[in-house]
Amino acid sequence: MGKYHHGDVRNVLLQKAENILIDEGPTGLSLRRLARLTGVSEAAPYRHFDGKDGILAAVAISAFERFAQKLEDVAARIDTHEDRIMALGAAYVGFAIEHPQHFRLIFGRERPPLDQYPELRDAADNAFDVLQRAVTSVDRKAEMTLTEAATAYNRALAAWSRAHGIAMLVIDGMIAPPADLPLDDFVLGLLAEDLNRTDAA
Amino acid sequence: MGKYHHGDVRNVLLQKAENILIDEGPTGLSLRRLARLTGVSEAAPYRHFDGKDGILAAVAISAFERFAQKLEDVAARIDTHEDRIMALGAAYVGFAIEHPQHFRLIFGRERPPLDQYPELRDAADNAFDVLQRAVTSVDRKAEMTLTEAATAYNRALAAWSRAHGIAMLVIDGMIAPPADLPLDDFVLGLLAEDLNRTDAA
DNA sequence: ACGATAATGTAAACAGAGTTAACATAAGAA
DNA sequence: TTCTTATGTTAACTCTGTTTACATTATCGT
Repeated sequence: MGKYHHGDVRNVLLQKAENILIDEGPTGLSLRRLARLTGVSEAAPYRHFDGKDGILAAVAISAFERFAQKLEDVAARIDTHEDRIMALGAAYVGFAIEHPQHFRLIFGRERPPLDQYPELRDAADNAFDVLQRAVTSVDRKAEMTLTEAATAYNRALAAWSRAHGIAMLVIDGMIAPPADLPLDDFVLGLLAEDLNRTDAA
Repeated sequence: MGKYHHGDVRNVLLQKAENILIDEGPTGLSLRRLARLTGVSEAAPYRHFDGKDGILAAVAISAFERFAQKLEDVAARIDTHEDRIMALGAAYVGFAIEHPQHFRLIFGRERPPLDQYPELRDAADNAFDVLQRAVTSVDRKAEMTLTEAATAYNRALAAWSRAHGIAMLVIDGMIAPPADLPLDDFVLGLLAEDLNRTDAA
């Protein structure tokens, strides 16, 4: 009589997996433990996911979606190109700090190979498209010269790598945002800092 | 008769471990495989290292040392403060690209906990000291005002996070340095890019 | 030289992981 | 109903990290 089929195992597994992931990371997530914790046999997860990578891929997909969503939201309500780049950088770092494990899962080496999970690849592509679109949607793109376009691209790269570096160092505890300053201000300051400025006051 | 003691197992293990690490990463390194590969019993490594973390720590220490050495060399032969920051950034990224696995081991989550391996902590502290010294050894430090000092600090943070972001994104294959440009030029350009510039040509 | 002691090696075991195969049961379609 | 598919279970296989008990060798004080 034991309820052989108990409804929506897939979602429960996914939910619990995400929780474990959040406070222990991918290495701490064990399929067997997850199964026991869900009250299901240790082989059951394999009926719903393509092994461990399958579960990680599923979580990564939703992480990518939330990430893209946040970036899109921010980009949508900023008018000028320069401000948009800055705001995206801040949002990027903000996401990393709010959801460090998701951020790591998205960018780190534990992420399942994109070419084995088409939906994961799509989610990733979409997220980066959002970034790229927001960054290259200059206000008057048609009238840009080639060198202007190149500059815009460089700027996008610079902004991205800066945000990424800040995010990484912060979530790895290598640098700590000052407590007496809103996080966004800290990030915006770092993004905008001009290494060339001679500082002739 | 069977040569029970065959000399310097520790170094052989370390060497082979580093090789494996270089092309498979920390997850690909298995103590048992390492032992078999070295022609020694599967428990032997535990006589020379504090388990897997012990081996990773040992490799990480030498990685930190090489990293610090490279940074020191670069910093030593650059005169002005601004140039030094730039050159350090380029060297930072250069190291990451030349030794991606070492770089990841140094900064990533697979790194053994510093508080369990004092020598590792020392190596890490030393590397970051080198960075910090090189970056804060302004040419005329004594005459700096407080706000100037704060600016210098911000600049150091900005440079560090930029270099780190570029390094990460490149070794993770998210961005590819252009083939028609020396790597250093690419990095220097990204480091120096000013996001505020209005680009009124 | 000798004997105690530390260092280094071994085999064997334990627990836990990922994964698969063989089998059982429930749900749904024909 | 009956056939098929989806879902679940148990039991195995292989691999991992690690520890324990034991064996051998090197080293050092005497």
